[in-house]
Amino acid sequence: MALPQATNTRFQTAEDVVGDIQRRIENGEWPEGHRLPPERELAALYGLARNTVRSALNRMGTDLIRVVGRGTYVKARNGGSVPGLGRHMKDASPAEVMEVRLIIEPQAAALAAHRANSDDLAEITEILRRSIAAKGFAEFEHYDAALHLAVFRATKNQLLVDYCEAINSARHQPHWHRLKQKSLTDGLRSQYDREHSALVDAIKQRDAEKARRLIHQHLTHVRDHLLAIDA
Amino acid sequence: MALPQATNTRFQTAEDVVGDIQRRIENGEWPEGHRLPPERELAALYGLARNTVRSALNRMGTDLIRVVGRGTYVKARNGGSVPGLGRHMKDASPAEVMEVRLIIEPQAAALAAHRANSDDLAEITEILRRSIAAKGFAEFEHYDAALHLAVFRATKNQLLVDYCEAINSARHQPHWHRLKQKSLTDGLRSQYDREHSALVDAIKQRDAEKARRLIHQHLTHVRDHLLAIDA
DNA sequence: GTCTTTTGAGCCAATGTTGAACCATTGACC
DNA sequence: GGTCAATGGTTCAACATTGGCTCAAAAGAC
Repeated sequence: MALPQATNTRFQTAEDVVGDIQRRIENGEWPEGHRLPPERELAALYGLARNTVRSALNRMGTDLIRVVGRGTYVKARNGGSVPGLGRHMKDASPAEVMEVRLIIEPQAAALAAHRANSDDLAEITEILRRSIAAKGFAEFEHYDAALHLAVFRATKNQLLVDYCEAINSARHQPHWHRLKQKSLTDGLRSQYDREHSALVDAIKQRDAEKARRLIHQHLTHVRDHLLAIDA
Repeated sequence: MALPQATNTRFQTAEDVVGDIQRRIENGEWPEGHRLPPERELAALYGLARNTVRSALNRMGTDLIRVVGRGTYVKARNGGSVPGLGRHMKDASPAEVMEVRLIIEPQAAALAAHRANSDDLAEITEILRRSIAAKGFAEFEHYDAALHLAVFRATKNQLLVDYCEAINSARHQPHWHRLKQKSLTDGLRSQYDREHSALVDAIKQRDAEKARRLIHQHLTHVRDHLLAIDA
């Protein structure tokens, strides 16, 4: 994303730099394969000597690939290779993805409230039931994604469905998984359940405006908790 | 066609060029069998040495066919390698695409009004000027797409930029091309010019709400004219 | 006071970019 | 057929960028 690199915090030791770089990798700001700024640039950025930055980079060992004359790259964790659809999502940071979700999903929910037929409503209701009954993190994640997808399907716009699937593919990225796992406490889980239920009710009542508002609220909460962990 | 190509982004390495050429091929700007500009011309276009451009072309290996004395051609690709959002765009109906545009672009314009820096504004202004000065259908189309893309770039959200490129790829589909060509009368062309100008002004004034409203109006007009022809 | 870390500086080696020149092939034109 | 411009193929030396490395002095940490 070509960040302005706002490093307002103070960095004093190599350990600080290791932490900052790991954070940037974890939250997707520097995705796999990304080329880091040159050592000399990083040094200026952190306000430290180049040797200190080098020391930090060296400590990160296998997470980075360093090539003389070319630069330092974030090592691709094996497997990655999500095919096609998620290509863009894969490189996107959680902040970017949530921004796009907040743009699209409220409108999609409003459309769904207008266009959903009884089959759509039945499916959405069933998935909601299962997501509430879900035990454990992985199962909840699965039905959460399925619920949002079912809402998109009810819009009857295949392009929107494709978008939702692309977004869902981001959930399978390692750093996303870590973030969500960290942020999803029991209390939050039940809050999300309530928000999902309210959204489904609004769609059933054909109240597009209410659906729009509720999912916007919901995603705002998701974003805030995700990025709070991030910081 | 000899398009001016509007390479506003900065290219510094062979890797950048590889990415740009792959993008142009993927979004249909350079379809299968298309002849690329000569190496020396590409070099001037990207502002790089011919050797650097050659290095980029060589790295693309089987995607290109290079013949001494004739030129460089896009190789016909058997099978769908590298499917992306663009692939779905191509299969989508104009009605679906316009529905999604009406959802996303107003919000993107509002974001752009908030986040555009002076460089972004200068670029947007320049592209607007060229789009108004454009002679003929193809040139106008080119700058029209470039204008919308420049607005998305100003949001600083790479995911939104990717989305806009996917939309633009739809413009290179023969079906779309025919529709737009039929619908774009001289009167409509000047109306679009006015709407574009008003939008750019709103962004410059940092008036997010106005920008949102104006682009929504604009896209509504585009949709109505497009679908009137379609029907 | 001793030990570790950080600093600043310099030099080296690997890689990429540049600008230029010249060659080989193709196709259009006479 | 001969000529000529256009185009890709090749090579080369100079320069720029970037990580690898060393070393002595300064700054903290215990």
